[in-house]
Amino acid sequence: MTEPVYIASLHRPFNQQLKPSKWICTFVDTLDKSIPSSQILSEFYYYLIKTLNKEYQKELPDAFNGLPSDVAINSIWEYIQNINSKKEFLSELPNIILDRKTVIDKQIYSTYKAASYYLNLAKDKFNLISPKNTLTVNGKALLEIKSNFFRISQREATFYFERILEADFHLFITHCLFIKLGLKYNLKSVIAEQSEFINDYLKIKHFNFTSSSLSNYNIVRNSWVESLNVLDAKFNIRRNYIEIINSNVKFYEWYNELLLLFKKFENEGFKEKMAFVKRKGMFLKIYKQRLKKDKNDLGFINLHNIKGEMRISAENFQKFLVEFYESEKKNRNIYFSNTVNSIDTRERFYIRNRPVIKIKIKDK
DNA sequence: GAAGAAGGCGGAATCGATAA
DNA sequence: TTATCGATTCCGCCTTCTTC
Repeated sequence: MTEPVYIASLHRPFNQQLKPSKWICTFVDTLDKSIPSSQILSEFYYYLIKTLNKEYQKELPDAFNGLPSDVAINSIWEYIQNINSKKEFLSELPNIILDRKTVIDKQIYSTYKAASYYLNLAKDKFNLISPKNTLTVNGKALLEIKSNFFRISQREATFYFERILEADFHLFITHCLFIKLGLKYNLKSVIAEQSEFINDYLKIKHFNFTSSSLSNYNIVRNSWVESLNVLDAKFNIRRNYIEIINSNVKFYEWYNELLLLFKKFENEGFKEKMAFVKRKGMFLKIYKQRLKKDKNDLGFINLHNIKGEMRISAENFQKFLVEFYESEKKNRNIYFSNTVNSIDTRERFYIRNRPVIKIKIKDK
């Protein structure tokens, strides 16, 4: 297995939009000499406020999602106008960010942080700007593409797709594959399965899955998938993007390797697990229906009645029941009973070697 | 109107620039 | 080279919005 390529951290919401990384390139391109790292952020910040103020007057983006609001930009620009000097504003900036007492201070703090993430995306993640803060070959190539200020053109989509693959191939493609998997098995969320795949199959131990990191980062990946229109109606990667993968030896190799692992994951246990999840849903639904319908037996329902509606063999039902009890007992209170009101000679099921015929489930 | 999802936001942890 | 300190990055809480 190739060492997986992935971005270890993506911040929602500021990394959700790709376009700001182009704005930085435009900004760097306007400078006549290279700018030290200690100055680039505050200089870019000023440029960002000024530019967005101008652009928001012409047109508002389809969705802000990580872009500063027009309200915030308006008031910050007004504030700067009152100071009437860029130099003075920039020298005040560190104090504003440190103290942030007023509403405007907080707006500045928040938009400044946004600017910081845009710079980081362009520089550290996509390599559009060199460590010396000059445009890289990629950065220059991006500026060659003319497009709308907010929207991503088809050529830009191709460009960004390539940058994403270079920086985040394994987790980005994995995310696409799991979106499809979720659709295939009609799952609400695939985050737990995806975590398992990343951990056990890709051997990426970076994420501590008790935290919400991966799901947060996936929100960012998801908005990239959407803004670049990567998936078709059936949630397969579109042909033009597959062609990009196929035309690059490295991507092609990684893709096929990843597909193999993914298939393996799906076939090893996943399908079985999904079958169990489906049965569990059915079992609980029937239990609850019976609870309303049947004569009250202190919440106990005869297992044979549930089994009958589930249309499942006695052998499979027995197997399911054991798995249900063992995996669910930490989530719910599950009680069994072997006593019935009238004589019931039907066979018993066995839980931990005890014969049972009725079940009672209480949510914790 | 409750539950769940989405999004905004504050601030702590960490990183890295600077100066000695 | 290393210590310091402020800037940057990351985490996840909490409010707001959406859906049932």
